Amino acid sequence: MSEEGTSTFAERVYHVVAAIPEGRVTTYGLIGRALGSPRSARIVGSALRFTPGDVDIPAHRVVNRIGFLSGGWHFGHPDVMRDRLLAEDVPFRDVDEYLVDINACLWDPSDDPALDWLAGDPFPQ
DNA sequence: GCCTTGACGGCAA
DNA sequence: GTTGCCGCCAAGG
Repeated sequence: MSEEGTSTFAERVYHVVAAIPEGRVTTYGLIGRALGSPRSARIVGSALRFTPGDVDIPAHRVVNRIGFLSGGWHFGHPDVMRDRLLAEDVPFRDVDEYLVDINACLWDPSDDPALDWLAGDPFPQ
């Protein structure tokens, strides 16, 4: 059963990322887990990499499992992503290393019941 | 239709 | 405790 009907795997990623509360960050692994594929962490990253300009999502709140701004250069420069996180009061473990203290602001998408439909259920529409 | 790449993660040495 | 390698799922060429 792969008739998600949505559009692409990336489409679900956008919904999860868009659900990230301000001042919080999440990891690719948690997002993949919320999609029912805990092994598809790389796919989540690839999805955001292919994110068209038409999609407006806070991708700067998505970091890898160590809290490093993996896609920092995708914003033109890591400093851009860092500045956005600092503006949201996101605690940094090493600002010079672009390391976010995920242990203090890590947000689990599975904690949001609104994303329960991503755990395997078909599109709510 | 097949092969390679990729914003990563987990396990082994 | 640190470094390296392999694995997984999806999309692009």
